[in-house]
Amino acid sequence: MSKRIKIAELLQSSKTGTTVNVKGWIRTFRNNQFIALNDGSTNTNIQVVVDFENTDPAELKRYTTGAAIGVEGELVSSQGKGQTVEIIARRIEVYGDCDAEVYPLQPKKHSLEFLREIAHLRFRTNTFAAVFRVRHALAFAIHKFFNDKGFVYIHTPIITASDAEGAGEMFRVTTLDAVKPPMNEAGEVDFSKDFFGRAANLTVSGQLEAELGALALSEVYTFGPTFRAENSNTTRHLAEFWMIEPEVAFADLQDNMDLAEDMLKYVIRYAMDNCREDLEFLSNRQAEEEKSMPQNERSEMSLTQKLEFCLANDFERITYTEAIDILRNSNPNKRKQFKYLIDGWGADLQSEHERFLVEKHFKKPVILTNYPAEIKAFYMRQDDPKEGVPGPTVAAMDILFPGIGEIVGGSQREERLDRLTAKMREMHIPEEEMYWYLDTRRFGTCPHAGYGLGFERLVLFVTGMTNIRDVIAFPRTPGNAEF
RNA sequence: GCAUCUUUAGCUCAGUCGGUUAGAGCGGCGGACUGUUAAUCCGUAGGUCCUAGGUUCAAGUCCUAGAAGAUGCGCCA
Repeated sequence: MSKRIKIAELLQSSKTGTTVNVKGWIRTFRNNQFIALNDGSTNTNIQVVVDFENTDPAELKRYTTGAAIGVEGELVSSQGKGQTVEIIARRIEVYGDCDAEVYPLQPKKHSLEFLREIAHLRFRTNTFAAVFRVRHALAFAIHKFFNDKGFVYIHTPIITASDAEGAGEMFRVTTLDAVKPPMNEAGEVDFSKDFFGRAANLTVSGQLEAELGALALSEVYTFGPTFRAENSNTTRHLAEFWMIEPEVAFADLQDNMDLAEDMLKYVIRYAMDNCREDLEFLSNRQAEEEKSMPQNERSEMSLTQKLEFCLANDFERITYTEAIDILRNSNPNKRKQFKYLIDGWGADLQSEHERFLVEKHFKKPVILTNYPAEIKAFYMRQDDPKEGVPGPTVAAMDILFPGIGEIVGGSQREERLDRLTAKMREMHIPEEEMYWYLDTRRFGTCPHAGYGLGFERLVLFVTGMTNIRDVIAFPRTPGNAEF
């Protein structure tokens, strides 16, 4: 028996006239004669031609949608249209039968909602196979990008006893009895009896630990799971998601923006170069999906055009203060079409405002910088006062993408100890618990900057999917942790 | 958490003004055909109309509550 060859490789390199061995899952069995076989290496099926006249009818009955088989036969040029080569089967072995009466996947279009309910089987569809191959390529490209630049990949802790990260509600990690936990004299749960001797949670960010690494290794990044116990019900939030957090010493806000823009363009380019077939499939899928939508809601560009456009143009970089000016003078604001009208400097931007800037005004990715200090985190570097800017700002930057909103959030960090501790006191962040973070400012502090990239949001953008639950294998959202 | 919408066969959906036995396509099953492309053609089975109440001579259809899902907003990546 010859060695198994993956279908993607076979379609690229194999010569007709040779004996080949493929293994995979049946997509359809047509005309009692033609098996469309898929092994996940590509969305293109290989056609297997069955000599039905010389095959036991009981065996033919086993060639159903979803069945796992191995095929040995000769690769020949196809007589039919629709494929250039096919395999004339000499031997077919059924590894796993698939009862067509109860198997949920049919050779037809299924809704994404239905497939989400059978997430354990949806890998077997063209759409999800393409999404997960692209997801893999993007993950690999991120490691390659940072590796090639000399960054050190840091594994920051998943479990943390720090609750000062301030990035959101946390999931508690405990081995205490949930029904009768030990209590202290004050009548509170006694976490000193817990596994870690103190209250512990799942991480909401690896940034603070990444900073510790950056102030010795110069350039580090994290890429790991992140947990937020927010009751968020949207197409772009997950309770468990993957985040990339680079942190760079001797870097300012400009360097930070340059790095983020370079990284995004690099990984999108990588996906375009390495997942051409899948992206074209997803591009067609999106176009097909939008046919049932009214004209004004359809994308102006196809998915692949959108990605090319994103690579060809610089991201628009403007300050918060400039953005407020644009929004204040915008038509929707003058005509009172915004739900929240812009009347002054200092308010946080609503998603309708971000969408206006990205999708209507600039029509490309936008980097917003120098937000009011009041609406941003304690660790962001305080800007010097500037002519024409009404209040104190920080060296923050958010990258906004069309259809996604905020994909990157970052800043230059406050490296000056006195400024940092003053801010922490102001925001009631306990200094004693953060001694290890403050030590970096006590001992050899330096300017540094970093950002967080939501990996699933990146995958959403590149695949053209619209719900974040469809770009992670087994989504965790409020009320749902199935599989 | 808030708002809006949806829930009818395994899947995708139709179901008029509240009125007889709730329909179609795909899928399944049986058969025909045998170079098909989500094959095609013929036949056939398949229903807790999301759940619980209510209005009515009569409810898939109207009302109330609940559940699940979708979308938008808030929180953010």
